[in-house]
Order: sequence, then structure tokens, then C-alpha cells
Amino acid sequence: MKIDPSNPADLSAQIATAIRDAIIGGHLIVDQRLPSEAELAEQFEVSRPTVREALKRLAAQSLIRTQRGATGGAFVNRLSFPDAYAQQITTSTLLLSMNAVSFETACEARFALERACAPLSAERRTADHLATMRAEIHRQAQPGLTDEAFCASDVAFHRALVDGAGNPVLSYQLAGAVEAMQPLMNMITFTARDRARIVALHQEIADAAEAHDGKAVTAGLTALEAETQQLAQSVFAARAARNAEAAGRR
Amino acid sequence: MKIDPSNPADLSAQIATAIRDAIIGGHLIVDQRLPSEAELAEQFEVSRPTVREALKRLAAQSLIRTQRGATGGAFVNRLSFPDAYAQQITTSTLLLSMNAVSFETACEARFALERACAPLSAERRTADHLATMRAEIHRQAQPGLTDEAFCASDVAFHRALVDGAGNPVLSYQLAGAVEAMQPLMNMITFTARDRARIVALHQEIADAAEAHDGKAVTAGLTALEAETQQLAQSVFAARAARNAEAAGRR
DNA sequence: TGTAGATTTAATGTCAGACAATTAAAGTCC
DNA sequence: GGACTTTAATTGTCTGACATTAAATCTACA
Repeated sequence: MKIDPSNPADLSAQIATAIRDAIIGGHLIVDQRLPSEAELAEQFEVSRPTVREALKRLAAQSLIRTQRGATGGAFVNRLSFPDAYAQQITTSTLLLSMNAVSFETACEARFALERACAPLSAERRTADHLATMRAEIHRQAQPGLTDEAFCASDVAFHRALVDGAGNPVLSYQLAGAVEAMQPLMNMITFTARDRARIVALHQEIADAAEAHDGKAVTAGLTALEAETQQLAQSVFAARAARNAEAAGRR
Repeated sequence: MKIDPSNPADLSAQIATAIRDAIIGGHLIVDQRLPSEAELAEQFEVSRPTVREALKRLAAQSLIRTQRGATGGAFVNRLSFPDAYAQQITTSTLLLSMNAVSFETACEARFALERACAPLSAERRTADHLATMRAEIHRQAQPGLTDEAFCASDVAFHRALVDGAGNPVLSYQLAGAVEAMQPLMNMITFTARDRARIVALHQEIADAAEAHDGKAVTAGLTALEAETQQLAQSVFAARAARNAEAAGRR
């Protein structure tokens, strides 16, 4: 494992890449201890701070963990599902917020992916998943709920639906799609009538899931997508009109 | 923006979190320059190496980029789709390889997600996407292709299908699901007959996409999933039998 | 002999100060 | 006014040191 000192890239980036490749390539296995920082510095012929910067890069991606003390050091970390969820969500959220992705595009992607889970979830959902969905529906129907709380409950409902598919890989992939929508959804103000329509559709979906009717779950999601898209469109149109009017008065 | 020196977590981790939150929360906007390392060190009341470690953590997640020179410094980075793809793929790949996820589970998730793109792709695919799919099918039919090359072409085919949906968010989400399967697929040896069946199904899918027939694309993917699952099962069963026999001889 | 406590040791975490490399801007000369 | 030089600011890297942590080892005493 060597690095190229003539490479214009940072030494710490090169070292991080070298170690990352070793992990991905299976040369370093889970829970294996890496050489100490001093040893790595010697191996790569750089100073300890440079090695440390490389290790911090890897730690930021949950590829390694460090322990202090006599038998401490850096260890190859088993990337857990929760860690992967978290990374997936921040990446997706930032991607959407920084790239002027239209609500329409994001919403379409989200519901398309969610429909992918519908048949599996209808088949396999447990009583637990169903109970979560019902509980969230109940919360959503309460008056006086803030828009943010309503959105958060919406996310919880959909996560329960997705988790019902009993496929952790699917849940992981969907986490980003569902959670990253939340900031976009928070831009919408929901009237009581809007909420009632959404709650009714959630009810429909939960009923279909209870009846193990995958087709009906899919249909419910499609209706919910249409409802959401339409709602967003009208909210954005109203906002644009208000802005235009304000500009006219200036 | 302050940190807690009594917190047991690394100072560099705390600083990285503080800056990350500022970016996510919109207090730091894209292309904005962060204070210089020296200034950050003063603000947070830590040394420059500690600040640098924090910045490297953020750089590892593509949240910032750094420039040397007089007007250089750390800048909030616009998370590009390619960057997000790359992160998504490494995370997904590691998640699968480190967590003993069964081939069955991963395969199910992949095809479920891909079916989510089928109707959209059938509707919107351009001639370009179709051409890519045809080209990959042609490559897959060539004799003498290594298993790895066959798998790589398979991935390219499916990416073209997914990209055909014309939704970058969808493409991004799928990147992980499709690419992360490749290491698992590479564990399979394909006989000529296996390949022929897969190529035939790809042909079917491409034809359906050309005819804008979303249902047929979905059906093709479902058939391909069944084929893949069955193939994997028989390969793994054969391997297990061989191992058992070898153990018996010992 | 066994165990509780003290000591040692090896590792990461942090700091201070310095120099090198890079790059844009300011200054200078023709 | 344009080409060249100088300057200044910033990141990249190095050296050496000390602080902190936690396991392993040693020691004293019952």
C-alpha cells in the first residue's frame, strides 16, 4: 500500500483512498485493527497529522471507528443499517436542497419508489406495522397539529408502510427518498380540508394493507401522489401570484 | 457557533457537526467561503490541526471543497449528482458486503425498485436510452465475454432503463440498488444457456420500452427477477453441495 | 493464593510553532 | 498599457511535545 508524492491531490486524501480501497476490496476485514497512527505514518512516509486527517475522512464515512487507550487504535467498522440510513438521508436531503430539484420531480420519485414496496408490504406487513400506521393516522386527524408535526407524522406513516415490506435493503433505499422530501413538504401549508383528504387516503392505504390487497395499496399511493402534486401546484401558484402582486404594488 | 469542551466526543467531530448543521440549516449557503482555518481555530478556541481534522471530515462527505492560495479557503460545496451517486454506491456496496444480506433480499429490493421506474421509462425513454440498451444486449450476446464483463454490461443496461425515466432523483436512488448488486452478481458463474435466457429477457424489455409498453417492461423485469433468483439459488446450492462433499472427504 | 489497588504502557487527542506550496492581487518597470 | 516581479494570504505538511484514556501488569496485603 503506497502513495504517490508527486500526485497533486492531498496526501491525506490519497491515504484515505488507499485504505478505503483496502476495505472495499476485502483486504481489511470488519473489526480488524489498523496499524497505529505512528506506524501508518512510517508506512506511508508522512507525518502523523497527515495520517490523522486521512483517518478522520474515513471516520466521517463510518468506515472506521477509533478507540483510545493501550489496546486502542482504528478498527474497520461494520457499516450498520442505522449508520447507512443516516448517511443516505443527509446526502439525499442536501442533494435536493442544493440542486433546485422541482417538487414535482422529487415527489414523482418518492411515490414511484414507494409503490415499489406496496405489493410486498401488503403481503408481509405485521400487526405492528399496521398499528403504527393507524396511530399516525389518528395523530394526523387531530386539530391544532402544526404543519411540521403533520409532515413528520406523514413520514412516520410512510416509513411504517415501507418497513412492512420486511426488506431492510428496501427500507434503507427508501429512507432517503421519503425523508428528503420532508423539507420540501414543509414548504406547504395544509388547510384543514387538505389534511382531511390526505388522512382519508392514508386510511384507504392502511385498510388495503390490512386486507393484504397490494393493488389497492398501490392505487392509494397513486391517488395520494396526485393529491400531493395538485396541492403543491396550487400552493406554489398562489404564492407566485401573491409575489407578482406585491411586485406590482412596488 | 460554539462547542462543548466537556463533551467526551472529539472536538473535531463536534466542530464538523456544528458546521454541517449550519450548512444543512441554510446558515451557510452554496459557494460561501468559510472563515480561514486560523480564524475557525480562534472562534472555536482550538488549535488549527483540530480544525483541519474537522474540515477533512466535511470534505469526505463532499460538503466542502478547499482551495489553496491567497483567495483560497474552504467553500460550501454544491453536492452534485455524480458526487451523490458515488457516495450512494459505496455506502450501499459496503452495507451489503458487511451485513450478510442474502442475495435474495438484495435482489428483491433491486428489482422492486427497478419496476418502480418501468412505467415512467417506457413512457419517456429517448432513442438514446434505447440505443444504449440495444448496444449492451449485443455485447452480452458475444461469446467469450468474461462473467465480470457480462455483469458490468448488465448494470449498464439497467442503468439505461432507469435513466430512461428522465427523473434524476430516481436515477440517483437506483444507482445504489443496481450497482451494489454487482459484487453479489459476480459471485455467480453464468453458463451459456443462462446468458441466453437473460439476453432474451433483456430483449423483451427493450422491445417493450421501444413500444412504450410499461406493463410489458414491468412483466419483463419480474420474469428477469425470477430467473435471477432461481439461477442464484441453483449456483449456491451446487456450491454448498460441493463444499459438503469436500468436507466429507476430509 | 487470590484479589484490590497502584503502576506502567501504548495508543489516540490536542496543542504550538514552523516551513513549504500555491495562487491571486498589488506593485513595478519598460 | 502590458509583462514581469513582489507580496500577502491561505492551505498543506512536518516536528515535537503533552494530555487523556484504558488495558495490562505489577505489588501489597489478607
